Amino acid sequence: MPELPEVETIARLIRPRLEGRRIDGCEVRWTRTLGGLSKPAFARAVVGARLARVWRRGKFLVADLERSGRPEGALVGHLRMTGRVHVEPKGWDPGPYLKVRLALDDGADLFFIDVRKFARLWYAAEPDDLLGTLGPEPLSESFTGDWLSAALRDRRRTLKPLLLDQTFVAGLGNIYVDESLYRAGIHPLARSDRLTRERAARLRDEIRATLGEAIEREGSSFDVFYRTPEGNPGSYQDEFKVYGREGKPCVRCGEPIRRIVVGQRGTHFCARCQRR
DNA sequence: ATCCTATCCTGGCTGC
DNA sequence: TGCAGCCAGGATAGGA
Repeated sequence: MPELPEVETIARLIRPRLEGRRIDGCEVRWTRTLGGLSKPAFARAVVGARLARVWRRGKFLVADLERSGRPEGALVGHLRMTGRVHVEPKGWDPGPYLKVRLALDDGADLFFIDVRKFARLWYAAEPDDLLGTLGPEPLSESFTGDWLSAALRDRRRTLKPLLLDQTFVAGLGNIYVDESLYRAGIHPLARSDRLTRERAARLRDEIRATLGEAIEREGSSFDVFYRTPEGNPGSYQDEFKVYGREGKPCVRCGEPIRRIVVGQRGTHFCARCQRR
């Protein structure tokens, strides 16, 4: 599932192919993908606009739009679980799950594809309406051990669901939370306000290390869904220590990895290395 | 304030 | 082999 490392990989790969391009046309196959805007309203908003900066915020992909050199809203995408983005030559076959196609002025097409119809591609006049509630970027300077320690203590939440809460920290999903907690030696059911400063700082370090290594590997591809915009799978799934490893031995201590459900999410951990 | 459930969707897997 | 039913997961809404 696309989490921060996958979205970052996508942003990096499509950036050089999108920045500076003008949108010459659009085709919408599934209106709900637009998140409330009608097809004509969406077309009016994006056709003729130029894609300026392409960037990522949490799990959102953002392309700032310009008209006559002036900022004019943004395209904001969220892939949810099965969304994909491709930039391909005109005529490329996107398969049966194409939701939106944008024709670019260099002859390429931007394809927004999704099997399950949860993904969204918004036109936002004010992108902050979508991005404004997000918590800090875990790879940014502001995500420090002290900040995390204080923020965890401010809440009284079960740790794992809190880390999945995008208003708390932006970009973490089920996989990287499980992997980060394992690496930090912290139980997913730990109470957020009971972590010592030292353990919070360790968690901060392991979150950043996990995300950084996953970005280096171009994300994780353990099912048919996530592929880079070039169609290649990432390889970080080979590094998973707990996610999807139920019953297999912990690489550190040999204890079988356990799977429980926390906040409706499959949760993988080592009961010996991650004590309560 | 926090937690829980249902919803949105479909392909793929399990079990009969 | 066929098929019904369940599961996965990101985000959100509504209720406890």
